[in-house]
Amino acid sequence: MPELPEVEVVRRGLEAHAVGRKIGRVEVLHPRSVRRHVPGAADFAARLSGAVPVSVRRRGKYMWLVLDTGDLLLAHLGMSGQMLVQPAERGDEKHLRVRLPLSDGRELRFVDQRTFGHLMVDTGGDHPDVPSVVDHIALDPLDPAFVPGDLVKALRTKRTEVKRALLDQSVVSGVGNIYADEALWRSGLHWGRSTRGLSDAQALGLIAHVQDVMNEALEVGGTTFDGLYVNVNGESGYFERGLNAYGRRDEPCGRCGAPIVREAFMNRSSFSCPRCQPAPRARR
DNA sequence: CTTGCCGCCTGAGAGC
DNA sequence: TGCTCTCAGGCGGCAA
Repeated sequence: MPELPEVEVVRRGLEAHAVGRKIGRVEVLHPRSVRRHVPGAADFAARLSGAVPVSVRRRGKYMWLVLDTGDLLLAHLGMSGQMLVQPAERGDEKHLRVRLPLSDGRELRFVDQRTFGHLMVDTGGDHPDVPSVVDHIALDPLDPAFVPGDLVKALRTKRTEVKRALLDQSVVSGVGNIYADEALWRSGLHWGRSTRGLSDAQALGLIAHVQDVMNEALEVGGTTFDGLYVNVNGESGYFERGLNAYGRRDEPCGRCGAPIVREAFMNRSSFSCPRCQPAPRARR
């Protein structure tokens, strides 16, 4: 599934292949994919027709095209979303949801099997180039403006478990279940540790590990971009090799050899090493 | 105000 | 073989 590094790969692909191409007559093939565009699918299509993307930006797992009309085309891939640039004559994908013809004879296609993702046209909120619905999303750890000390302070204000805080997009954005587990494994911290119980060194170390694992994933994720189309496939490359905890239930910890355990958390899975990441004595 | 849980979706894979 | 069940999980919305 697409995570921050995969979204960044897509952003770069759109920058290379969508910027400067005028958008033609947009077709919404599944209304759920534009459900957050409150005025409806017809308005969505009308506002994009004739617009030209001038840049592509990203915060966390949200990305958006800045259009010459002043509008912003926001995309979130959810669990299974893809943004493809395909020749117009190529057959439709099974789960094609939105078609955006481009002036160079190709099409920007939003493909999304499970429809957790969405597209919408928005305008700037606090900043003219940042969609208003993204205003509440915190900076991500790869943003040049990201300050680790600020995140330490934000963690301090939370009264919850450290993994829950990492997954809270209003605290820090772009961290999903996989990178949270990986950063916690590298830090030797159990997901259930209290945010308030962490020392400054532990919190700063955790943040550095989040940055490291995302940067390493981004390097590998670069291979998912292929030639003339934007290939979004979060399951390729990095997932095969780089993971130390996520999905490795019963496999030996790469540090100490103890079997990785899977625990239910927030209706999903958390993977950790029971020896390197001891559970807190009393959960609160 | 805060924290925490539910439901939305489809397909893969396991079990019977 | 074909059915049912479980799992994957980001995030808006809402309950406590």
